[in-house]
Amino acid sequence: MERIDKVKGTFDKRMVDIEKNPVSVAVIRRLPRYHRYLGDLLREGKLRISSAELSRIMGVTASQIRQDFNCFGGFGQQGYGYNVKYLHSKIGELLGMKEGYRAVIVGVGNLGKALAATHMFERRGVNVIALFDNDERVIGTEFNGFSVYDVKTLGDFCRENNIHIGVLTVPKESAYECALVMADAGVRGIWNFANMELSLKEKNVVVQNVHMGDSLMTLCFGMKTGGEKGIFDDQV
Amino acid sequence: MERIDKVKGTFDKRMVDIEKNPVSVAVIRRLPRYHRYLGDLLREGKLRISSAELSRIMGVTASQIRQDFNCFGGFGQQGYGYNVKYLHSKIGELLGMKEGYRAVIVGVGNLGKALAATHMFERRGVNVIALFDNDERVIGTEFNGFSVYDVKTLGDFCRENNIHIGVLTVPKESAYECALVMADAGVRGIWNFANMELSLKEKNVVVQNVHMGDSLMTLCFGMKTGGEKGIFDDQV
DNA sequence: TAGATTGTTAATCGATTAACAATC
DNA sequence: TAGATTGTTAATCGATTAACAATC
Repeated sequence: MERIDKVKGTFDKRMVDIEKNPVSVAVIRRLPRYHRYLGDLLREGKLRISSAELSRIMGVTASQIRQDFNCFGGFGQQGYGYNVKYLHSKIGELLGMKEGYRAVIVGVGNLGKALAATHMFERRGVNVIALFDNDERVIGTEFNGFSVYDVKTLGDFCRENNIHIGVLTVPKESAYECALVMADAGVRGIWNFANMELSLKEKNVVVQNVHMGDSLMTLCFGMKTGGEKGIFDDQV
Repeated sequence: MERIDKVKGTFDKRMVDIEKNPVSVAVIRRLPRYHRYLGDLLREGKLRISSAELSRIMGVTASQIRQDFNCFGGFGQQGYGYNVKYLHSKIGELLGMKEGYRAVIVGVGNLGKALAATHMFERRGVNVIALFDNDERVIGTEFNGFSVYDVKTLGDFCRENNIHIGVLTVPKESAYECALVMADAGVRGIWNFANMELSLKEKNVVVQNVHMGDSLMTLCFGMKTGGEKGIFDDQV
């Protein structure tokens, strides 16, 4: 194909795919779901899987699976299929699971605690380092093995501890301020649960705004219209 | 246009749009976001808005806004724009905010508590009626004004209290069982936070599976690739 | 009326699916 | 080798954008 022919001998195919063929957001959004299913298969002891079989399990077309995996270079082998362990590992790598990102959770309310109590972060290779709050009653305490620090020290802490990710479970009103402090302290990604849309594009910080309420509304829409649209399975 | 001409005089345009023109999932997914922004505008005292102005605020094209709103019939007025209050209300209606849905939260861990403590439900017209758990230590207590009941009574409670929505914040292992009990007790929608994909299509129950971890992974992907894909703002 | 802005069609763009040649 | 299944192109489908006529 033209694009590939042009550069043959200069880069290998994978480089071309990653560098020249910007992978669409649609594909990226599907990666975590592939990763989950492959993890399940791995735990079941499955060694190899074909796009056809995975397609039956996941309810997507085999064509889409092959196209998606091919965006990042050949993960499979003709006549054999995909090696479950290898594919799982490769997708995890693409998703940054092996970057060793370090995170803090800002806001030790019920949601902050809920997040701190799960294995969600460690399972995805993200290390939670500390929690922050502005309430005198929780500052200095521990939750689930994590120390709770004064939010006033957030910036310094992030700088000194090389924090990459800030998880915002603070009220709407203080979200932007906390985000700015972290951005200026070198944090590169914000996972924002405050019910507002944060943007830190100008600081080159990636933001993932989470709107639980939108999911609830989508559920209600589905119920109201009798669910004939099928399941609206959301990310997050 | 052909489709409309065919039925002119039989149905009015809105009916045609709703009945014959199945609205795409892409549009439905955008409705909660429109609703949020319109709510903000309403609170700011804004009376009318044009698709052009809303487009600047929300960062989508005016064309898309007009197309989206038109799926459900004419919400605007030529030469004037859209009445903020009316549009907000209409979209809320589409999303089922006025159905008076009644919900229970199953699983009173940190996440269950976090959800019960927010105003998320009441703000969207959903009434939380009770909480359920299997832990003797919390059964019989109150949280945030809600009684915590024994999960063994979940089915009967849903039947007797006409519950429409079940919120699942239980561990993976018990999610399916709880969902089945509720489905058989007349619950029509499940908001599932257990980290697995639930399907109750055969029972005609709508499910919204929430995968927080997927959102975290998307954030990490964005960070790893330098964020040049822009913000992956997720639903939920 | 003139200006503004929607509603709606047509054009474009991108994503999904189908088909099949390459190859293990 | 024959069979299986990917990688990859081409065809289809759907969603987004552009343009403009309708109309307030």
